[in-house]
Amino acid sequence: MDPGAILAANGMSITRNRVNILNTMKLATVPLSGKEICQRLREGCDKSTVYRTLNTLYNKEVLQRVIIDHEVKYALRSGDRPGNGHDRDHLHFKCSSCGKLFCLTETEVGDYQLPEGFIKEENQFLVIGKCNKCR
Amino acid sequence: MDPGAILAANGMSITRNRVNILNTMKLATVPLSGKEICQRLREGCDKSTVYRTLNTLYNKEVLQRVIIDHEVKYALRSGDRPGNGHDRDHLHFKCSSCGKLFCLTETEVGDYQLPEGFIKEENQFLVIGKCNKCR
DNA sequence: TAATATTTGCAAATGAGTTGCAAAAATACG
DNA sequence: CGTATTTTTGCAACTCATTTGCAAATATTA
Ligand SMILES: [Zn+2]
Ligand SMILES: [Zn+2]
Ligand SMILES: [Zn+2]
Ligand SMILES: [Zn+2]
Repeated sequence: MDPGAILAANGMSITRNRVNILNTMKLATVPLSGKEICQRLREGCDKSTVYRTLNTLYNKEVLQRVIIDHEVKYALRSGDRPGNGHDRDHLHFKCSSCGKLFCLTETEVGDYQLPEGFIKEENQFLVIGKCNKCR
Repeated sequence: MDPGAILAANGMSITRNRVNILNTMKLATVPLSGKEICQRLREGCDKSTVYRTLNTLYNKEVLQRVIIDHEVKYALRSGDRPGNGHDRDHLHFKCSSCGKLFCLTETEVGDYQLPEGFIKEENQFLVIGKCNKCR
């Protein structure tokens, strides 16, 4: 789905900033922070606009929030390319040497049983370690 | 191990603030943020001292850092009571209604296989959902 | 105890994220 | 199309957790 269609489908005005932000998200292979999105937007955009847009898209369930270490990041819920969508609660890996982030979409984490009466809504699973370049 | 011994074993001066902070950690059943620790210290202690102490103890591997949502929290690596130690990569649960945090030390999460060449150092596994009081 | 080294409190700085508000842009409508 | 109405934007100022410089206070050493 192209940015214009996503915005229209969610009753949001189609603006240049929003289209640029969505295009940036579509190109990303890992979740991005507000700051990282600001940096990637060639055509300048105020950070308040970026954060407001991310919040709105998150509330409309277009974006997923992913917490990496203690940074808040965002990813499209449905991506066009593998590793681009974040529909499933997949595992993330952050390298403690180079800081690079990886979406481990192929890695299966076994299921677990919560205590009686607890209901899972979302997994926030992050593995910290050394990536294949840094080990 | 008592606070004095922990400090001595790590070549740190034994001060009233540090002893108070370690005692607070020993009493905690869940990881605490710098702010929460400040609030629990009856005998006032400047926040800069609290954060400096937490960092030092983390670097000495006395404390473990646990990220809950996007808050940085700390817990003793080895506790005296069940649920008090954080040696194992146990699962944490945060209730999306009441905000309460739980250490699910009994809950086993299945193992997983990282891609070739990746080495795990630490799991940061958090489940968001409804606790048994709020569901 | 005096000398030296470490820790502390304070106040000021940082940095991500948020907010109020008036100007600018988008949408609705005749 | 224009024009009226609604929404979005940039800016500057703010918040809030955490960090920092520094001189004074405290702990360790000898
Ligand atoms: Zn690496
Ligand atoms: Zn991912
Ligand atoms: Zn609850
Ligand atoms: Zn725990």
